Amino acid sequence: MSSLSATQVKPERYHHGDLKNTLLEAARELANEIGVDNFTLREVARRANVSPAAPYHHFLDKQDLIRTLAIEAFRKLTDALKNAKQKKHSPLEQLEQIGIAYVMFAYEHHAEFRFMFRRELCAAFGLPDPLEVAGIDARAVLQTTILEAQAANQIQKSDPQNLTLTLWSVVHGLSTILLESPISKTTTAKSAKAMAQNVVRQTLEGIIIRT
Amino acid sequence: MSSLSATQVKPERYHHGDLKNTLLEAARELANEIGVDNFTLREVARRANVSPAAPYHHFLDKQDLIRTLAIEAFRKLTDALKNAKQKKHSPLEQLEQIGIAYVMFAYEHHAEFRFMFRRELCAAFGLPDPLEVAGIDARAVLQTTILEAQAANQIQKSDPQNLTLTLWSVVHGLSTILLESPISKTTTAKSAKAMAQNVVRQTLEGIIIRT
DNA sequence: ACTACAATCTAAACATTGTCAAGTTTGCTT
DNA sequence: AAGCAAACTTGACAATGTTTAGATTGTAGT
Repeated sequence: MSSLSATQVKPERYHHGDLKNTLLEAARELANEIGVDNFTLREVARRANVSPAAPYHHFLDKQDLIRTLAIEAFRKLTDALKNAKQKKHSPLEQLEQIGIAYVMFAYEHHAEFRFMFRRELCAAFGLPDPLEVAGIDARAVLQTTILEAQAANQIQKSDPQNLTLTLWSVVHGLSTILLESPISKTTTAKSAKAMAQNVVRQTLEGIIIRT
Repeated sequence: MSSLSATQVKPERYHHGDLKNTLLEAARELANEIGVDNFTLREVARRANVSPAAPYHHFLDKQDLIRTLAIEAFRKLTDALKNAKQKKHSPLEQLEQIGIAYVMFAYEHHAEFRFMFRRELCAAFGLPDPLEVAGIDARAVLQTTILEAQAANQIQKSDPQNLTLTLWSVVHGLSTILLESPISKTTTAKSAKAMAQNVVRQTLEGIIIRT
C-alpha cells in the first residue's frame, strides 16, 4: 500500500519527488472526466496537491503539458498496434487486427486520443517535432504491414502511400465518429469492435487479391 | 456600398438591428483566424463592436453560440453534398462526388468543421437535438445514394448501414487528418482533392459490382 | 401622440483561468 | 559546512465567461 498509491505518498513534503509524472497522470484522469475543452492546468495542479505555479517547473505551459500527453499517447498507440500485429502471421490478417486495435485504442482512451490530433500542438514547420515523429511511428506500423502484404501478394500493388492513407483514414474516421458524434451515446466496447471489424474488412475488400 | 458591408452599417446605434448574425459571422472569421482553441466570446463581441455581455441576449452562452455555428455548418455541408450529387447521374459516380465534396468542405471550412464534431455540444440524451438532426441530415445524403446504387445494381447489397459507415469513416477520417495532422502543412486544395479521390475510389473498389 | 412593456444593449462586478516574478525550501556538490 | 541549482509557494496580473442592475430603444395599445 505504500508505493502503489501515487497521489498520496509522502503528502507533506515540499519537494514532491516525481511531480512531473504525477501531473501527467492527474491530467489524464481529469481529461477523461471532464473532457478536453474545459481542461484546466490549475485543476491538474490541485489534484496533485501543488500550487498553480508548480507545473511550470516541469512544463513550459499548458500546451506543453498536453503535447507531452499526446506524445506518450502516440507511443502507447504504437505499442498497441504492434501488439495487435503480432497476434497473426498473415500480413493481411495483421492489417485487420491493426485497424481494429486503432479504433479500440481511441475508444478506450477518449481524452488522450482527442489530444493527439490538434494542429495547434504541432511545432513550427521544419523543426523535428517529437509529436510529429511519434505520429509517424504509429503510422509506420500500418505502412510496413501494407508493404509486407504486397510482398506476400495478398493485396494489390498500387501506391502503398495511398493504401496506407486509405486504411488510416477509415480507422481514424471511425474512431473520431465514435468519440464525437451522437453515435457515441449508444456505443459499447463490443459494438465498437464490431463496427471496426466491419469497416476494416469492407475497406480491405477493395485491395485484396483473391486467390 | 451601403448594404454590402455588414459590419459598418449604422455603427453608432444602441440597438444593433441584426446582432445575432453579425456575431455568428464574426465568430466564423475569428475561428478561422486563431483556431478553435483560444476562441473567445469577448473577442467575438469586440469585433461586432458590442459589449462582452451583449451576446447573452442572443445566445445562452459560449457553447450555444458554437452549437449554432455547428448547426449552420452542417446545413452548409448538406447542401454541398447535395450539389455534388447533382453533378452526376449514376449513383456510383455520385458517391464519389459526395465523398470528394465532404473532404473539400472540411478543407475549405477548417474552423467550422472542427466545431461540428464535439461531443460536448450534443444535448442531453433523449431530447431532439438540432445539432444531431443536422448531422443526420448530412449523413442521409450519403445513405440514400448508397441505397440508390444498390437498387441500380452498382454496388453489392450488404447492409447499407455498414456501407454508409465505411464511406463516411473514410472521408471523415481523411478530413480530420488533413486538418489536424502535420500533413496539413504540405497540403494544398489540389492535393487534398486528389487524396480524396484516391481514397474514395479505393474504398468503392471493395463494394463495386464489376460488370 | 402618449404610455407602458419587452427587447436590446451597457457598465460594473465576480470567480476562475493561464502565467509570471519574487521569495522559500530542499537536495546535491564540493 | 557552504553554496548553488532545482523544486516549490505566494502573490500578483491581465483576460475570460458569466451575472446583475440599469440605460436605451422599438412597439403595442389606447
